[in-house]
Amino acid sequence: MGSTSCTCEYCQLKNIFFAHVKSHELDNICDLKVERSYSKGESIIQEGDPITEFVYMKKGLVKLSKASIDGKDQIISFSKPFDFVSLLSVFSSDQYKYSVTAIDQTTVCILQLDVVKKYAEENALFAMDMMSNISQMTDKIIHDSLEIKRKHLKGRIAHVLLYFSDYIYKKDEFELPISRREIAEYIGMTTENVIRTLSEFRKDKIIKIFGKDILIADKKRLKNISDFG
Amino acid sequence: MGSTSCTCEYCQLKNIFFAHVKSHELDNICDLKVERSYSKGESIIQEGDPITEFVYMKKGLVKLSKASIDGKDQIISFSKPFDFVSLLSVFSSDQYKYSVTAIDQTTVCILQLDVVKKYAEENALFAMDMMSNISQMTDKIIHDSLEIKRKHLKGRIAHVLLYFSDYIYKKDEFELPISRREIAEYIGMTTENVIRTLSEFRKDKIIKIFGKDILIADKKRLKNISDFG
DNA sequence: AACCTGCTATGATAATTATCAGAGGATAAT
DNA sequence: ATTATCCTCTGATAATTATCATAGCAGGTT
Repeated sequence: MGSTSCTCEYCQLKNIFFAHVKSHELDNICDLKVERSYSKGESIIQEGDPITEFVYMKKGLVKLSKASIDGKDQIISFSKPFDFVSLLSVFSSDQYKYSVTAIDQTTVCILQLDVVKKYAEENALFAMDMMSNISQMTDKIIHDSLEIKRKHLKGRIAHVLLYFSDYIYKKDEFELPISRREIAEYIGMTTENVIRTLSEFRKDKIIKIFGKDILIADKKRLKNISDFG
Repeated sequence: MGSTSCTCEYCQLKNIFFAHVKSHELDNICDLKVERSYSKGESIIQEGDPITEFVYMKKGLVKLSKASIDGKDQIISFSKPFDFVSLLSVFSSDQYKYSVTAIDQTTVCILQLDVVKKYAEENALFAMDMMSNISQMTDKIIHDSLEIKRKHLKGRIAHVLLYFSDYIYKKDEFELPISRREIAEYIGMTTENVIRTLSEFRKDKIIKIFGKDILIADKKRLKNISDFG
């Protein structure tokens, strides 16, 4: 049973998300799934879109954002592989409350929402897995949001740099996937002040900057600024 | 079947949360549930507590808060009846990541977590109901957090006043359930500036203040400040 | 080439917000 | 009754952050 062309059984996500879906059900899911790729800057989900699909990330990096009443964008968070970018709205609304945009070459897998809901209704362990995923995702968003809120501009910039260094790239040298303006949209400050603070860090030899390439030279100090600055 | 002393079948929460739990199961749940009352200021859940119980609100008002690294408290959100104050951490961690404190006379119902998890595992529709609840709760937290982040101090104070007026009390005159310091902890400003801004609103005849009693005199203007201030 | 547009950058200045200091009132504790 | 603590309130000043203006540079377009 099941088509031999299904590659889901080799997908890394299988054991994380589909741990409690039976093998023959997985074949079924596999036949129904669609894989899509997006290059940097492309829109994956638009705020207000009806939620008819269930989207999860296989590869790449995206931002979740929301337009505010005055037309400006606010970035809610970033998602990397194994995150389920639909989850935030999918069980509370019939349309997306935020947009999802690729900020790096990104591959997602897509299932029809009614298929996923049917599985969840029939398979409580699968539903529990989803709950755990939602919960972890929102825990992170709320935690980061509180951290950013209590910090001054310098601490916020330090926080963002450490976020990409420690959480996303796990390297001290990386290419910033977002512009200074987007950093500003994430931490709630002006673009000019983001640029200025990065320049200060450079002058203080805490980081090195070559355009979008960042090298963290003094992580201890950056951590200190993030915690108490 | 089921004890006649069970009052759950008359509980308002029944249809919201237990819509998909069968009647005889409800009797079982009823026998296992414990009801507890807290007066204003009393701690219901302490950050770091192991999660062994599942708590939902029957009556009253609570705040969810978190201690930051520098010892100060940050308020995450407020919860009123029909909110499930455990939900935020319960499926992603084995200990609470935040504290819950009564800010008004509050009654909660408590079930052992393993009982709830067992029901969720056996009854996917019940699990789906919980997912929907988690989702709605976090949607609100994230939405409010973004709103607050993009506003200046005056807009933030206006936001809080409208929050209590429109969402919690549904009246233009109400008693603030929290201190100025707690407002500050919620919107990320200093206590002095919260007091100062409230005084300004009073001088501008937007609100009337008698200690903790607030009367919104010019809602239109307050709304305008909240949206664009 | 000439023209946009968006991103990065810096300085000067204005606006916002925090900090520090002091004071009165209410409430609880001894 | 007195002390202590917490909350509210105001003013003065310092620090932080936003706004405005300007400019160089890269990429895309006509």
